[in-house]
Amino acid sequence: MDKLKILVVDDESRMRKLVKDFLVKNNYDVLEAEDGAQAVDIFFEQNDIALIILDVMMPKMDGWQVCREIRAYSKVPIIMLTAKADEKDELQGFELGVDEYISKPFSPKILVARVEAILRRTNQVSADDLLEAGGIRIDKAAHSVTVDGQPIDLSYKEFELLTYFVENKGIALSREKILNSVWNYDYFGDARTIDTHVKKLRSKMGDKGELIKTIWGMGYKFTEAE
Amino acid sequence: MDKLKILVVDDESRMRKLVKDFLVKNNYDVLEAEDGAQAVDIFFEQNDIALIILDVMMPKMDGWQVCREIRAYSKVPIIMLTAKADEKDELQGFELGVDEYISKPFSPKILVARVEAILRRTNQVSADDLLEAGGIRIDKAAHSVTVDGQPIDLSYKEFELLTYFVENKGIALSREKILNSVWNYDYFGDARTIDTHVKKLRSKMGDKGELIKTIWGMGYKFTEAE
DNA sequence: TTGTTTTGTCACAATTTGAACATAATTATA
DNA sequence: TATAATTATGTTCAAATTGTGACAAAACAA
Repeated sequence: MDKLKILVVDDESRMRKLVKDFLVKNNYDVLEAEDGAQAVDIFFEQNDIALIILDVMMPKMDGWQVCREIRAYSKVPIIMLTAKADEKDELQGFELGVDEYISKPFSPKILVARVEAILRRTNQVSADDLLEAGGIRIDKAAHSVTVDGQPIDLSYKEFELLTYFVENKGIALSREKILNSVWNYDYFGDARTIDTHVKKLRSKMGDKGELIKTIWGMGYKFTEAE
Repeated sequence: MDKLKILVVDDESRMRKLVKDFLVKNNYDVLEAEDGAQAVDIFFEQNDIALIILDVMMPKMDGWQVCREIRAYSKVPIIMLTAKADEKDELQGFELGVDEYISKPFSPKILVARVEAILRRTNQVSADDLLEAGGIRIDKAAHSVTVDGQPIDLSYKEFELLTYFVENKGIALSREKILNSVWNYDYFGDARTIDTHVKKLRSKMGDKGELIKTIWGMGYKFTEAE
């Protein structure tokens, strides 16, 4: 599975390195920019930046300006770093669409926690169509699935079905619902077909096959745990 | 569009009033709770709370506990208020699924800005079909039931029956009514069948089985408490 | 075309459930 | 208290539902 890309923008290389090191440890791909112009360039060159960490105080183009330029075209999550917690700044930031606001000095742990929180929240809207639940990772764009890091081969229908399950994790799904969503509306075949596909999915998923629960008299349910 | 409901939980009434006033000015509907237990009660009674603002320091049940209990069943956005910016607290909060973290003293403007930011992000909050009464929680979407937090396995009919009871809590239900609602109306079997299902339900519910009262010569009644 | 993979159908086995019934326990009432 | 009415409980068995393997049909690739 590809790592999520985070763009770190700060004029101080020491700060960039600090942030980068922590993010890399946490399995992110980190790109650096040392000023606003470069940040904007990189962001639009790469089109799969998952999140931007942006210092407010920078020469040439400051953080607000960068934010404005990017917000004009993208809803990518932005975290602002500022020297001191100044309320006015913070308000301005929210108006510009800043997602989070962290004042220096901050602990890297806090930073990583917030990054994760934001990425979790914007999961559905993130550029990459990534789904994760209970060790199952689905990349809708790549049409690939891994179970506990191990890639598994799924047919088209199996992939669709699993995706539907994971997108509706924790929800009991009747066979009728499944047919209407995963199969076309004009499909009037046997609902038991689902059973067969569930069987195959379960076997291909190994241990994790048990995450697809049978709801007797009703249908199926994907659960994240147990 | 109705106003969005925000639940404010704080033991200090002055603080509640302060927050409430600002939110009301910004066109929110505000509910108040003065302790954790009350907060949880209100949250599960109302099933359309859009966001919760939660003080960490409270007598009886503290903010973390409230957060945990609510997170077990809902992804409603939660903002935590804390007296001082303590890093450990903050980390714990993110792990628990706290969406935002504001340290006192804060300006009401900041609070409102963050509330708006979160609500914008979590636009599509899916209201799960949650029912609660006397420690019994029913998630109709997930087709699952917990008793005092412990999940229990129910068969299809048992689930239907319990749901019917809880939806009609406090109301005496004749066997005839129960048959007509939980069974199909074309069912003309033995009404004693209900007894068998009630028996099973009671035993699976443990102590809480006593919440299903027998109304002699008439039928059954589910009561929230003794 | 042929051969391979995917998808859908079917039959039968395995499992779960629901209803019925007999009997014990409880409650109401004479 | 004795008796009848009603409910609780344990057990059994048939029916409904799901799991599984085999195989046909369809889609796809070489």
